[in-house]
Amino acid sequence: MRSIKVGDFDLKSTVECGQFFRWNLIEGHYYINSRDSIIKCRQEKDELFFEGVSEVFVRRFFRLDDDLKTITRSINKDKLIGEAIREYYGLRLLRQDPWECLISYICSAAANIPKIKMNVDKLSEHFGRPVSCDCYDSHHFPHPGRIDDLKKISACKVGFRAGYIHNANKVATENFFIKLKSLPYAEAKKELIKLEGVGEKIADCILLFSLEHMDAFPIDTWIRKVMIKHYFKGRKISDAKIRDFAASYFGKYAGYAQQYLYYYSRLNNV
DNA sequence: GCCCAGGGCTATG
DNA sequence: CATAGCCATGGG
Repeated sequence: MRSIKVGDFDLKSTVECGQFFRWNLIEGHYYINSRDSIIKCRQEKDELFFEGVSEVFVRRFFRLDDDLKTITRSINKDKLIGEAIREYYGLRLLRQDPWECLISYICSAAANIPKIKMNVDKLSEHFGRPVSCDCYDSHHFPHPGRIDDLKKISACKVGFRAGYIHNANKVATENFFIKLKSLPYAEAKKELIKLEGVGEKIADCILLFSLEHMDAFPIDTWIRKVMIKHYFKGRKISDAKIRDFAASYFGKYAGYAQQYLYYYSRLNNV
């Protein structure tokens, strides 16, 4: 197993904070599926051990190119976010595959994390190639265009999202993503929302977790609750106002703030 | 703005 | 153990 020195990085919170679904912790190692890759890895202090992929892949996937000191300093505006950063310092956004991210977050609509994980695993089992790493057997995530059988999609227990996935599989080609990557935030978001099953929240997740838009601020029920309670004195307020506030308050790394607040509020009941 | 979608989760019987 | 009610997001 190879290793690299990593500063300002915490593998556990990065993997487990809820941004990503295809991972398993087995005997102290994380097995992480992303598209056609499996990363087996573990962290000891400032050393990250890994195998299955190149060092370049590891650095890209875990966003080790982000200057986390600068980012956290820029979003550390108050006691609440300060505590979240202190508690989970080293949590980084992941650089996910946009196609896999899109399908995963279509599954996330009105669901919970265990269910989303089950859906994405089943889609991989039904449409992706089998692959093994040590004793860990899994399936690659199917390529765009391959999730093409509505009955089989339904067998993955995705419920009313089956049609959305089937449709996304037709529309979201590799070229679709090449074009998306060239667009600024607002335009990319508009294109994503044209897809059935993709509203503002899911579009923001895809933009933040796979398309480099670190100012995206996805608002789900947990974030809404914590934002209203701590920044709006408990008053009811629209998601648009919360987004505007987050953009001006946290700045261009608002998405990082969102992830710290999300994980912190879910685990600490704030 | 209200209801519905399908299935996993949680509390209760 | 079985069952009912809850959850969370987008579409109509």
